[in-house]
Amino acid sequence: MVRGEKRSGSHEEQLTSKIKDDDHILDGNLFKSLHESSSRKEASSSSLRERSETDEASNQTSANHNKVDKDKLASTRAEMGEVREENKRLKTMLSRIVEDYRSLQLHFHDVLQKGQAKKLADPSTIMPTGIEEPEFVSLSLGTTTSMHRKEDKNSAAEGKGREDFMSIKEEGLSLGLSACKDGATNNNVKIQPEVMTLSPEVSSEDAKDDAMEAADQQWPPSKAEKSLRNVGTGPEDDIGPLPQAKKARVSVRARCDAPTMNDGCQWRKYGQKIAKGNPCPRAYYRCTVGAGCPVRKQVQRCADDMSILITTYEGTHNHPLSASATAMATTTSAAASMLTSGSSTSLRFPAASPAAAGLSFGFPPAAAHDPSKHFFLPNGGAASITSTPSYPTITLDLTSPAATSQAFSLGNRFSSSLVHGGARYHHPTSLSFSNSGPSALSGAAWPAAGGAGYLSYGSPAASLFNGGAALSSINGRQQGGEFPVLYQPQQKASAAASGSAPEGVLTDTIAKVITSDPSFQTVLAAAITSYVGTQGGNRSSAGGEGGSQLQGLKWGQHLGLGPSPSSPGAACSSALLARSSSTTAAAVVEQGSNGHRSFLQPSLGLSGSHSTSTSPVENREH
DNA sequence: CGAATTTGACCTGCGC
DNA sequence: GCGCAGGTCAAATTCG
Repeated sequence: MVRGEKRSGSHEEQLTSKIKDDDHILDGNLFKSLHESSSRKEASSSSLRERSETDEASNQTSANHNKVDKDKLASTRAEMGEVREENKRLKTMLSRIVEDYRSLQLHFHDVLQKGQAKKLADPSTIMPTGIEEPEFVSLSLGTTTSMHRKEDKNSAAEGKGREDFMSIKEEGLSLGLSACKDGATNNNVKIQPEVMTLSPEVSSEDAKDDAMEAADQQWPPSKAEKSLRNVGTGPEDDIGPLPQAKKARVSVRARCDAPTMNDGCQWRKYGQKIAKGNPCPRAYYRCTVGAGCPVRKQVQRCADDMSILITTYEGTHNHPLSASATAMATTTSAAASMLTSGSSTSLRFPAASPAAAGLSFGFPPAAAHDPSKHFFLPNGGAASITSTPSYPTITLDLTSPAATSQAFSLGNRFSSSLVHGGARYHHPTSLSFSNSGPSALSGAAWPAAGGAGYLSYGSPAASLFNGGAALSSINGRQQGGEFPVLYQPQQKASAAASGSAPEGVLTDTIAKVITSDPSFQTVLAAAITSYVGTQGGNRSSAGGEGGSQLQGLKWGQHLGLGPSPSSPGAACSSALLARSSSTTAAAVVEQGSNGHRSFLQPSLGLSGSHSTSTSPVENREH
């Protein structure tokens, strides 16, 4: 705990520093604006003087000169005034963010403390390996217990007063998150009823899920299931008919003309099927980076919009990942963790509202009553989390046009640009993950997870909280951002297209969304910790890392980690990034240029590929 | 020729 | 029990 507080403190310092930097940016902007205004003023004066001489030469009256001069001055002053107001507004926003952050942090600390106390008293929270990992939260996917939900329900009434909501609407940033406060940290209480929808039909199977946990960690699921089924004749029969392993899945919807998203991993296609309701075939890929890597993914074009590529990841990598691959892996893992922590819960990341292009993240209480178990906020979202009873699935919907346009409207401030619908996305200021080796990832962030077999489900948070780490330079180095034409007629073309795409183009995007905003990360950290902390207690992640809620702090510690050398661009990422609000973006940018980065081991092994199953021709990846 | 992809067959779960 | 759908396997094919 003490350690966690230290980390938290460090995190705070980082955030504060970051905010200061941001403030500097603001000041810098103001200064720049003033300077420009001043320059213009001088220029105007100079021009006036010259003109005055000419006028004198022409014997014109000085009155006219003075009038013009005054007009110029007035105009300049007005400009300065506007700049000042803008600066004031931004500062106000910053102060609000800081305030919210501190509030959340206190909240978070409280949660952590209680969670720790609970953990010490509850042996079940001890890692299966028998080793307590107070610093790590086990973000096991697809694992929840009925007890969790029961308590969730019981605590429904209490939940209302526990919401932490951070929103910055004025500038388009809306970071809303309903986080559990007291009970949240309780190992048995993870979800606030009004915050997340509980799935009745699934709750009865929670116990089974726990039993299936081991199987869930194994791939392929079918084999695990087989194994379990075979064991069914033994004493384990008490568990009863085991339901289909509810392996968490992370589905990413994004407009991507490339056959598949390049997520930095190597994939081998092992099958293709025509799924019902979608003329586009669904391709099945298996990660080939590591021998026996259980991670698989499904790629399919959206039936409604062929430009939308739906990539579903499942499983955990059992090997180190490249930075670009880690970006996706951690991000999706985080999302998956959030989802699975609530099992059948459906979450919705409200998209930026028309007025606010910021990234919203909230769990509306009202949604809890939605039988569909889907949260659909008025604003509609770019990132949403949905799930099905059989497969908890989190869907990161990056296709929202509004989100994109809005994001960029705000992103203008940072010179963001996007050729929507085109073959190329260019974002000079977008942030991306650097290509630094995976070693760095496992190193600092996950010392215990290093090497193969690192914690799989713990890292999700990593991606969330090491924001800076995931951020890379904003100096327009991302020449990438190219999205090859959809549906390559030839395999070669497809491969070529894939190859042309910069690494982590889209994958980075997703990660950025979550990682770009410290506040957002903080909120997520609290939420995830609250939701999953307990689950992780008695679950052994694939990597054997376990966790405690303290991990949240650890993750949070990575929030403002710096920048990175840049990495190939992220096309879709830009939109996401932009959504995080201009102010935040500024901070991020600042960080990116000065900070340092550190990656955390990915939890849910996700990665991408180049080829797509939707295309008649499958291309080989890498 | 080795590696990756394609594709039909097969397996399994689920609903009726 | 049957049919459907999702998912996987593996022989055949293709590509570099």
